[in-house]
Amino acid sequence: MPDRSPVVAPVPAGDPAAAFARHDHARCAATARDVAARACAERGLRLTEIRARVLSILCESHAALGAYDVLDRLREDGRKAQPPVAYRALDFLVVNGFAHRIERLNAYIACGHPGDDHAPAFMICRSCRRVAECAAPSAAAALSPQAAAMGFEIERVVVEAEGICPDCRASEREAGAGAGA
Amino acid sequence: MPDRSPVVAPVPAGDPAAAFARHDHARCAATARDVAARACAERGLRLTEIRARVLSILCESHAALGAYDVLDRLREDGRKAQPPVAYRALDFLVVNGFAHRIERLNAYIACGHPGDDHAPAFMICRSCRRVAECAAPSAAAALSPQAAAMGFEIERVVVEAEGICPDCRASEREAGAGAGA
DNA sequence: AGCAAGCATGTTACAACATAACAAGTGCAA
DNA sequence: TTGCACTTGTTATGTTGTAACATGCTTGCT
Repeated sequence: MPDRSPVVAPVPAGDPAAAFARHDHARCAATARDVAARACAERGLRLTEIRARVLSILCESHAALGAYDVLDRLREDGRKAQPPVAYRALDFLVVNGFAHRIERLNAYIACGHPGDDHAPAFMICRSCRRVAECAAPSAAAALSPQAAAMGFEIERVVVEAEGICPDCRASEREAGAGAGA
Repeated sequence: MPDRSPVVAPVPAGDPAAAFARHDHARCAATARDVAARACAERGLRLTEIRARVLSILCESHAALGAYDVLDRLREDGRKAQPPVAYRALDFLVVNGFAHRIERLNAYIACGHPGDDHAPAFMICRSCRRVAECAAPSAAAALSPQAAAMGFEIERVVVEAEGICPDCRASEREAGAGAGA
């Protein structure tokens, strides 16, 4: 298992590569919460205790968490929460741009660029479930001629790349080498 | 509700626009089955009765069907099928390129270009669940610089555009106009 | 203060999607 | 004719998601 401890910061938080590289994750998480708090204040949204807690749970790592993973964590806090509690909080965070749903995994991550108006693409490691959020400004543009030709009106584009992150690839290589030797 | 009867053929089958336009759907479906039968023969795969039936069910329309929808249809045939039967057949069709899974809907469609090696993108109507399959040759290319920069190895890219098809948009307009008047 | 409206949360119950595990049947080739 | 690989049958259960209604909290009005 590769070492993924968030110790030093060779990449700045907010960089897409942060998901797969060591970085100051405490700052990375704190930023997400601060931005959310500020945005809610500005936009008249209520970042309630549960919502803040769910965001903070998502911020604990760059791995995607299922709604029931989040629910388990809420229960570890001593709450007796039922599924709708987790789904409502996640829905609030997604709708307001503080988190993203990863369709491929039926799971959620904290947004890496909260506040920015962005068209994200995701790189999903099939082994560790960590997800990097990248810019995909061209996706909708690339499809719009075809959409226009058939009279289809695009409202949202999901771009999710599945593959293997550097750490897990290294692990697979080792395992393969070990088995082959 | 818009008229979607597959009567005439202003677009050739295989054209992405076929999903949302009137066309000779019988031919469209027959082509998919023929191509699958031929490909299976060539590649030593077995297009068994169940698999062929599931493909034919998917071919009945361009709307995405959930695994349980397919299962219900199998049961209407008189089979006493259980969920794994549907999932196995769907899995066979997807793995071998005769159908696609739509992640956004947890559902399946027949492939519009079986046999071709293709990088599909999908246009999903949020109202009628019909799905058009387009070419998205550039998606992986557009992401690969970012992937390379972070050492991520892309294996597959999912591109799904959600929106509203011409027929459903027309319906919404009517409904809106009716309510507004 | 009292109260009403709107939003958030608590809770029950269930719907929808998916797979593990093992048994039984089928077809093909050594 | 036996054994192997693959497909299908079947049971049971795991995972993800939501409808519906009760309760409680905040805010603003009078």
